[in-house]
Amino acid sequence: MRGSSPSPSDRPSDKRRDDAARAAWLYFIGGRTQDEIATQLDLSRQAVQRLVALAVSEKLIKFRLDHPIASCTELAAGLTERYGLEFCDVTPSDPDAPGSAGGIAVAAAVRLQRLLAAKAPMVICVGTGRTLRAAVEELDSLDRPQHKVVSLVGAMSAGGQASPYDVVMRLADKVGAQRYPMPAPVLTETVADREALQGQRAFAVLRELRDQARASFVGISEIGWQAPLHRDGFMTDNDISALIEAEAVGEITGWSFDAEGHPLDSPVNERVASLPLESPPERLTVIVGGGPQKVPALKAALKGRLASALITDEATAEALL
Amino acid sequence: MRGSSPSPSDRPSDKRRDDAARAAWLYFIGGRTQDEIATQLDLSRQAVQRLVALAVSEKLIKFRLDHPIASCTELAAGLTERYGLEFCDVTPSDPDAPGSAGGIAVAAAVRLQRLLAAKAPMVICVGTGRTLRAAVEELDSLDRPQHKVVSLVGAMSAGGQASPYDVVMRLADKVGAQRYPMPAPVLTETVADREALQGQRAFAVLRELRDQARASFVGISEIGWQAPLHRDGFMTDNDISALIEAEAVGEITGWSFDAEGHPLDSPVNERVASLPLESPPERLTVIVGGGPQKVPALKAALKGRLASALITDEATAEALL
DNA sequence: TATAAAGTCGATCATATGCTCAATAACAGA
DNA sequence: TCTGTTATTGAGCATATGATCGACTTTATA
Repeated sequence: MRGSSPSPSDRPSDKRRDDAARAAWLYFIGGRTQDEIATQLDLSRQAVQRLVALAVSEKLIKFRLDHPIASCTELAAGLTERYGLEFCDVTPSDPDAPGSAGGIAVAAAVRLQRLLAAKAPMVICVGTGRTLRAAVEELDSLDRPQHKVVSLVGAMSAGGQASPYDVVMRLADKVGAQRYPMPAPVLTETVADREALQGQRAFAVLRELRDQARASFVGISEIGWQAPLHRDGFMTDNDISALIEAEAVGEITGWSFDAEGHPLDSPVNERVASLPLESPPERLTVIVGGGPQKVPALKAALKGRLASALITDEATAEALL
Repeated sequence: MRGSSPSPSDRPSDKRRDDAARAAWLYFIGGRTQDEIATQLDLSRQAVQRLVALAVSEKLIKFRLDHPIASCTELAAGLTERYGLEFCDVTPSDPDAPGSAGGIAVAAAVRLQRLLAAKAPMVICVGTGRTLRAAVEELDSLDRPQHKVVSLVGAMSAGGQASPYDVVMRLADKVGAQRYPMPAPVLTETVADREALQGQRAFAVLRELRDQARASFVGISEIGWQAPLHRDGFMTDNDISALIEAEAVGEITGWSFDAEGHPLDSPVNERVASLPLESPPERLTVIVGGGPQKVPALKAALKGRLASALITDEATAEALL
C-alpha cells in the first residue's frame, strides 16, 4: 500500500513536479491527509495520492534518520577498529530485501553531502555502480561550480555501450560541479588498446586530479556469473572464466583481487583502463556497498587495505565481524 | 490518521527510541508496511505504529523537500530585491494552519545546518521564540565543540522565571557547541537595573562575541495583547500599553520599533537588556518567522533594515509584496 | 503487602491510502 | 478530419493506518 511508482520512463513536466513537491510538502511536513490537500489544491484525492507518490519516487522529498541506532553504532565501531578505518557507517538492514541498497545509498549521500557542502574547491573521485548511483540520487542539489568530480573508471563496455549507472555526470549535475568522466571502457580488448588509451592527454589529467582528490567513493562487487560487471556487458564470459579460475573474489573499479585483497596478477587486470588502486590509499577512500554476495569481496578489500572507510548495512557488517 | 503523538511529558527510554528509530527507518526509508515490520521485529502491528509515531514526534526521522517550488522561488526573489536582502527563503504555507511554523522551522534548520557544518570555529548569535526553538529541534545532531552559540537576549522574565523557548542551550546541545546564554531578563524593572546588569563582566563577553559572529538568527513578533512576549510574562500590561500607545508595530529581541522599523524612543526600550539592534546589520542577520499577525512587524523590520535575510512562508511573503 | 496511579498492550473499528480498471482526453500520423 | 495509440482521470475496492477502549503490568506509595 505504499510507494506506488507508476513512472513509465520519461520525466514529468516541471509543473507536475512543482505540484508534486507542494503536495508532498503538505503531506509529510505539514502533516495533512491527502483528502485535505485535495480540497486545498482543488484536485481529486487520487491526483494528490499520485503526486505524493511521484514526489517520493522522484526523491523530491527525502527521509533522513537522525538517531544512532545502538547496534549499528557498535558494528561500525567494531569494523573501524578491526580494519583500521577512518570511519564506518552502518545502516539498518531491510531483512526482506537484503540486496536493496536504499539505506546504504542514503548513508553515502549524507557523507557526500557533508563533504561537498564545503566552499573550498575540492576534487572528488567516484567509481560506478548501482549503489553509488542511488546514493547520488539521494543528494540534495547544490551549487558548487568550484568542485571537480572525477571518474576513476570508464562507464562503457569495450563495445562502446554506455552504462546506465554513470555516476560522474549525474553527480556533477546535482552539485553543479565540473566533470571529468573517463573516456574509456572498463576493460579494453587488448593490452595495446589500453596503452593507447592511457597515452591520451585526458588520462594524464585524470591522474593528476586523482592525486589532488579529497576523497574517492567506490562501489565493490563480487566476481561471478551474476556479477554486475558481467551482466551489464563490461566483462565477457572469457574474462569471468579467467578470473574465477584465478580465484578472484571481488572487484573495485574494474580491478580484480584475491581473498587477501591483493590485485590479481591476471591477464584480465592488464586490460583494466581504470586508475590503479592504492593500498593503502593515500586519500580518504570509501567503499560503498553491502549484501550477502559482496561479503567475501568486502572482507578481502578491507584486509588488503584497498579502502580507508566503509559504508554498508547491518547484516553485511555482522558478516564481516 | 497520521502523526499520532501520545507523548505525555517525559522522555522515552533509550531502548524505546532505538526501536522507534529502527521501525521508522524500515517504514520510511525501507518502504515496508507496518505489518511487515511487525513480523520482522516480532512485535504487534500496533506496537510498530506507535514506534513510528514516536519517531516522527521525537523528530528521529526528518522530512526534507529538495525542490524549488516555483512560486516560492519567485516570492523569495521579489523580497530579496525589494528589501536588499542577502537571501530569502520561502516555504509553502499550510493553508489551514497559517500560524504553524513547521515549514519555516525546517527551512531555518537547513540554513543553520549549512552554516554550522563548517569546521572552522564560528560564533552564531540567536534570539528566542517558538519558531527558532522549533527550528533547532529540526537540526541534525552535530559535534562542533569549536563553535560558540551566543544569546542576543535573555530568556527570563523580570521575575526570574525562565522561558521554555530557550534557544541557546538547546542549540548548543544539538551541535555540541560552547554556550553563552544571556543571564538577564528581556526587560528589567528599572533603567538602573539594566545598567547594573550590563556592567557585569558576562555582558562585555557577549558584546565581544557578537562582534565576531558569523550570523544572527532572530525571531520577530507583533506588539499587542496576544503577543508572545506578553503572554509569556516577559512584558507587563503596562509595558504593552505604553508600546501600543507609542505605535510600536513589532519587536525583535525585545527592542520595539515603529512602522518604519526605527527602534522606539520609548521608556520601555530603555529597560531592554538585550544587545542593541544594528541597522543596517554588520553581519548576516536572519529574521525567522511568519504568519498574518506578524506581517506589519516584518514589513517594518525589513523597511528599517533591521535584518539582511528572511525565512518565512508563502502567505506571509505574498503579504509582504 | 496492599492499593492506587500510570503506563502498556492488543482487539476493534473508523479512516486514510494505494491499486486496478474502465472511461475519457490528448495526441500523432495518415 | 479520422483513427489508432497512449496518457490521465476518477470510481471502487482491498489494504494499511491510527484512535479508542478495556484489560493487564508495572511502578510508586503508604
